[in-house]
Amino acid sequence: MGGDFDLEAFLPYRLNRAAELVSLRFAVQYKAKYQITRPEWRALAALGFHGRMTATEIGAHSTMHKTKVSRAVKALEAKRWLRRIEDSNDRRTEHLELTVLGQRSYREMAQMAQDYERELALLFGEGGLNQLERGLTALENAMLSGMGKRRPRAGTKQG
Amino acid sequence: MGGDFDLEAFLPYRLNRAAELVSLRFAVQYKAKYQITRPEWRALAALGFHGRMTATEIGAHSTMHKTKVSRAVKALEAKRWLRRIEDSNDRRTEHLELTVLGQRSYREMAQMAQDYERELALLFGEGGLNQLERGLTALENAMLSGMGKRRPRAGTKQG
DNA sequence: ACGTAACGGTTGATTTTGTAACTATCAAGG
DNA sequence: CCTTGATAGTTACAAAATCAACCGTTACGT
Repeated sequence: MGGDFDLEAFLPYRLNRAAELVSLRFAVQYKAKYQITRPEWRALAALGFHGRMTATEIGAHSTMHKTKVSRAVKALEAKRWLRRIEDSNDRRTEHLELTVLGQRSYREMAQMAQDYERELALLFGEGGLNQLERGLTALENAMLSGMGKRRPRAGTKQG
Repeated sequence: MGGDFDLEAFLPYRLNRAAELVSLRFAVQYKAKYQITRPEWRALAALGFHGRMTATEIGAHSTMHKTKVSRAVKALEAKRWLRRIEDSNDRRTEHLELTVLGQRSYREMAQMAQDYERELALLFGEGGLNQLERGLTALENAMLSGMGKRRPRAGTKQG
């Protein structure tokens, strides 16, 4: 039908589908086990991996809208998984870092993530995985640097 | 910090980000021009590309939850871009097909999509694109066939 | 100092999405 | 036929996402 446009090959379509397939399976696991939402897992991961950072940084880095970050942080704080630390120079910003409890949860989930990754790796072979990763890298570089449009700054649209 | 888990390299994370980056830019275009949502575009594309199909088929094919499809179809119908056709054997199902108006819109958007694709292609070179596509193919095959868990049937979870 | 603008972050309202329950239909058995 | 179970699709309600306005603070020009 219509034209020579191939929907099945259309990149946005394929990427969305792939992202869903891959991340949904994982999300099910940690949701079941830790009762946390995706934004919470993301914030936790960012903090666990990078160490102390501000809410804005988390957002910029994990492409989350600032309100999402704000709520995720609040939830994690309620769980006593992170604490806020005031900045001595600027009283607007607050530095966030995981508590011991939070660190432990992070490690467990990181382990889960690694297991999942391994599962994926042997599921579609090193070859396919490497190709995919290189492709993603190429894409990221192109999109973030090259593209005509300015990239969103911290606290802007997410996705 | 914590363990040898590399968040930046974690596939679900990267794929989500990539999908967002790539499809958001495109979504902005058709939203601005045609006032339709992403599920609507997806349904339109599926119908335009494959011709007549049922709601369930659209969902299965484009990985959309059936309620999403239902609402998208309703919206497209309201725009007079598609019509429902009853099945003579089974009165539960309804076949959907684009009206002339819908077909025209589809063609225009398909053109837009192709332009965007070309833009992407030259942005990160044939090489990167091919790698990415091969990687995606590997992933799709692995996830859909190989995976231990039964794959979602029509009308199940989306993403 | 002072006014204006920008920033970090939070909150409430609106919109979108997913979940679950429902209607109507069909298929298979007994 | 009549029950049981599955299916296609819609709808009501709950959870989540986005949007817009806001507060307190800082930066800057004058």
